[in-house]
Amino acid sequence: MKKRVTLKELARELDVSISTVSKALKNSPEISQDTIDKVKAFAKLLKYRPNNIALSLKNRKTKTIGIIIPDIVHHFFTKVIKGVENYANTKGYNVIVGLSNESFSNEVINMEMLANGSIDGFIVSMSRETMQRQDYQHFTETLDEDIPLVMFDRIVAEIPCDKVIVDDTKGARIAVDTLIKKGSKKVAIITTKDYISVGRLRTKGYLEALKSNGINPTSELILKIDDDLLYEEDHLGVIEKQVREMLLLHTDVDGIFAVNELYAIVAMKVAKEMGFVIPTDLQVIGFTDGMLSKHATPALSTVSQHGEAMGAKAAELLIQRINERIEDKAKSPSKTLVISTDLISRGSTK
Amino acid sequence: MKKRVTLKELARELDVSISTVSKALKNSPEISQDTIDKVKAFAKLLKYRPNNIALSLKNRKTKTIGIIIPDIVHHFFTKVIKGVENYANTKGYNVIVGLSNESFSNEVINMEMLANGSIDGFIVSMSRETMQRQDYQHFTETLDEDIPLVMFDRIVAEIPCDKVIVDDTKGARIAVDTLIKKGSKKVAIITTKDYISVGRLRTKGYLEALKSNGINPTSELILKIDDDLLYEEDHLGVIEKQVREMLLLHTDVDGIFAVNELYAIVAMKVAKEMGFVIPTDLQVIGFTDGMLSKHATPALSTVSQHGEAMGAKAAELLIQRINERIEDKAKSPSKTLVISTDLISRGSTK
DNA sequence: TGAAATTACTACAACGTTTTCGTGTTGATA
DNA sequence: TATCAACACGAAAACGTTGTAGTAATTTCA
Repeated sequence: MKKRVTLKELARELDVSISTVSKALKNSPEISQDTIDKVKAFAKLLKYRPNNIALSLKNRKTKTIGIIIPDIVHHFFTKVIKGVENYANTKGYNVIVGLSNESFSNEVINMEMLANGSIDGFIVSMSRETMQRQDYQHFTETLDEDIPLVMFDRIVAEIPCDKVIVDDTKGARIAVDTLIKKGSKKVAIITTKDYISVGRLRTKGYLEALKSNGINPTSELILKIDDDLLYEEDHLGVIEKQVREMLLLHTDVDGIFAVNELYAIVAMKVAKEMGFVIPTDLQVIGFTDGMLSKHATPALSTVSQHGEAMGAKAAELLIQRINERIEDKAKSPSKTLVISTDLISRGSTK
Repeated sequence: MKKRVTLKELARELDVSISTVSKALKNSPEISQDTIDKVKAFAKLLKYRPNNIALSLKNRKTKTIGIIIPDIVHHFFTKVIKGVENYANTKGYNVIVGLSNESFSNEVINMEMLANGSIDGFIVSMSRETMQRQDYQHFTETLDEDIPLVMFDRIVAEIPCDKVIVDDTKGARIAVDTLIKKGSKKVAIITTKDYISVGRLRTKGYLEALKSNGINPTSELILKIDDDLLYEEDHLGVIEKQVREMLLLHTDVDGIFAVNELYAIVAMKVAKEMGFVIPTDLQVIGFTDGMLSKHATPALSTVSQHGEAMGAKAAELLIQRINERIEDKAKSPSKTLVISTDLISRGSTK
């Protein structure tokens, strides 16, 4: 119905040139106060608002950043998005979200769609499939095209870009150490296959904690769940079964550390069904502080990743890079920011 | 480092005009096969990819849609986003997410930021504050500017736009009816204040179900929680307290219907602490099928809203409108799509 | 009083595309 | 041998801005 009003129309109606209108709206000293007032009044009347796309084209920057994540139905990632959004907004940036659904090709397609000038930079957490394939061409290409990129959580060392992570190893170590300090003698871990970097690192932390407490790890207590199953409805049972078998075999397990909240919740559920009393017989600590942890019975002690802080930091780093690029400054070397974790003690530990 | 390669550069290097390059890449019959091949080969070599922003400016459409929601750390909304994203992607659209954080001004600012040509249309679920104020100017302005708008879940009748909702009343009615059919004699409801449309409608369904079963409603069994508290950590206790008081006063309550999953979880928790056995003594049904419901003990029976389907439908409607506008067709009257709910029976009901 | 400086504008190019409308070569036709 | 298509390409405008480089008209100053 109504067409957007442009500078051209304002100019025509006011009988001045387009440049004059543009400058008047920007309070240019080249323009008389009289004209400025007139133009502004008229612009307001017609509800003029500059076309963002034209500006983007002119300035060669879009003031939007793209965030690519494996899954949005996931408390941690949504916290990160929230952090990104909030920080980005304060800097006048918009956020465009791409979902890879844990698929390599989706990730690539999504990034390609956005790398065509739609965004000024990327914030990415890799899909599971990308980690398995170890094919990072789309990232290096992005970097080659001089599009700033910040990776978070699921990162890989060989890509020379800024990164934001939590100290997974340390977080896990503290969690397991706490378990032991609180009396657990035999601590099991429920983790992912090793190609998931965070799973691997958290397992490392588990092993370190055992070692420093003079305990020898037992492979039977290290459950590596195939992460393909995570959050897939039908396969929850598979996890349950594995946990049950472990608990049946080792009835004296009195501590479980799980590398994410779902595993922890499932473990608690199975244990309770088997007659374990939590935290008396068995203490449990998870990773990621989500809704599930908070509302489980008993409430789950977890290692909090501070997703929102991670998002905000990632956005901050990215926007710094973007400005750096615009000002054509010498590039500073890439940073890796480590967000410290917190152990939140709740009912599942003594 | 590397600058994006443009048509102009290809043209210069190949010693032909920009037009020729453009046409060649589009297989225009005006261009000889020879030239087409040459241009394409060279374009591929230099990794030419058209600048989206320039295209947007030219075509006056951005192929991106904006979704404005009150909160992203919320299972339902994240499901909706997922639905929107997936559908939009199949149509070549990108999705830009704006968070209002339940605040009116954030909602307005976000929409204004995007209405400057950045997006082709909006998908919106109102913030709580907007519902309280009943100030819908930003929506009508958007519509006036001929920017398509689709509202979902938290809608308001007086805005003439497409809408996607679930039949809250019916969903609630069926839930409560089920409770009664399964033996509950005295059913309470935990709901929100009335300005939240969905809360009001679900309460209505509750009342209808009671009536059709010949039960007179008791105001003491209708707990209207101030929705400001929802998902605010510190205030969970307040909800608990209210539920506890009600259960103390009416020890013969044997059914609870909650208008969201959090209320339901909290109610279950309190009831269990007070010695109720679920579902034997007390059956519980929630609304919204999220993680919490699935992993509660016992698993919570809920009314599923099919968020992903809602999102997909909203996107479909929106894209239809966008195309309608482009083709300058006569506008069809605005539709309201009702997605039917499903009652998912789990452990919290008999 | 004439040159220089100031004022208040306007024209134009540019950002990267697409598309319409030329236009200069061919080769075929009358 | 004119005439006319057909062919293969180029020039230019347009999308909505901004910023640089003019340019008239007026004012200032020596």
